[in-house]
Amino acid sequence: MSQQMSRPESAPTAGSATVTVFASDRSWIESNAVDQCHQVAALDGMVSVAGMPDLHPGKGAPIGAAMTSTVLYPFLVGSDIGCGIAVFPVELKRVVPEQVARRFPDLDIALDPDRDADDPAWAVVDGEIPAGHLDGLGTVGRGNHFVELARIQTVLDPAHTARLGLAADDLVLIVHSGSRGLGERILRAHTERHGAGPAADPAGYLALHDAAVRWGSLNRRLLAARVLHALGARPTEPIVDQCHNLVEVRDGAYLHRKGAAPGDGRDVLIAGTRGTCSYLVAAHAGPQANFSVAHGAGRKMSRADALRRGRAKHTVEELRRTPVGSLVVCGDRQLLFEEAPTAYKRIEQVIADLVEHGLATPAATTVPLVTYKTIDRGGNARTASRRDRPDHRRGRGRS
DNA sequence: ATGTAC
Repeated sequence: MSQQMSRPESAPTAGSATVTVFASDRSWIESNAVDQCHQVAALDGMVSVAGMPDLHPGKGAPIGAAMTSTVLYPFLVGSDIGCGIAVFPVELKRVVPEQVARRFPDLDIALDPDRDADDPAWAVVDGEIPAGHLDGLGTVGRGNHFVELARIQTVLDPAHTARLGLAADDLVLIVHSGSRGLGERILRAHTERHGAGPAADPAGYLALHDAAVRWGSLNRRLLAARVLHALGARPTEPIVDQCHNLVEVRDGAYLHRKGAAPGDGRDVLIAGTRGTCSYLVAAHAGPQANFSVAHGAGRKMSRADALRRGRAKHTVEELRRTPVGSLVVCGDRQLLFEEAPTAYKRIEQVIADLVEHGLATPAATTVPLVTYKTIDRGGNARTASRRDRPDHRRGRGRS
């Protein structure tokens, strides 16, 4: 299938918004996702839609897109307002992945100000909890969210990596999480009255949105503090923390980012998968790309497809012990299949596309050691039971 | 991605 890439093309449906997809023809982009970009381009007030190389279809709006409009559309940011990826230095001498996997705290259990009053993670809170929202504080969530202990593998730009305070073999903690129930509540309040329509009160929406963005960033710092403390390391400040679901007012317009990281002179961690490397990049995207870069490898398969195909292709053991030798802590088998590395595009191609279009310069790669998704009470090293095997299916699947 | 309904 031929795709028009990296050259602005007018939306054929209506309006004057440009649609540009920053991907080479070597990158697989689902046509549904490009269709969604054109649907967005046809919205009232839309000025330009930039698709990133990790572009894939979302619920109503594309994921991996930066969309500039004179009108503020909450659905273009989605429910996980403030979702982002932060990177924390880890000051540990040496780590044994099996031990680390066992020491992760249960990140589905929220920090409770009363019950967990003595938890040292609270030290990262300076001032009020945004929106006074305590539900789910310090929890990682589901879907593509994770907390990962990783190692700097290949230094591609030594000077830039050094400016980040990093060198080859250093340990980092990568946290991908968002605003949990808070952002969901904010979008729902809008959607109940206005559906996919514009914000009736943009300033009002932005005030709530900004609180969710701050909450998401605080949540990532709390997650890092919980994990670092459990591993016997000092809590640290993030060296990178970019939010990829948000809207910002820029040059008098609304720049919506959905699965697209701010790429105007910032350092961004572009996540690979739970079994491949990630990339720390210096991003330098200009107006054509709506000042944005990709946020990850991008899904290649829907969750339903990944589950169906993954069960035929992978054992639970190989998803828990990945090709790069890392461990995945995930007590939820369905999630393990949905998040299989083979369900994602190749991160190397995503990065190559960004480089080719002058949007980013890679500084270093990180290789996962232990990725935490959700608690595994059975223990990560345990051998798979009969029902873990792909040929032993229970009941009838939905898809 | 989410809390909640099925």
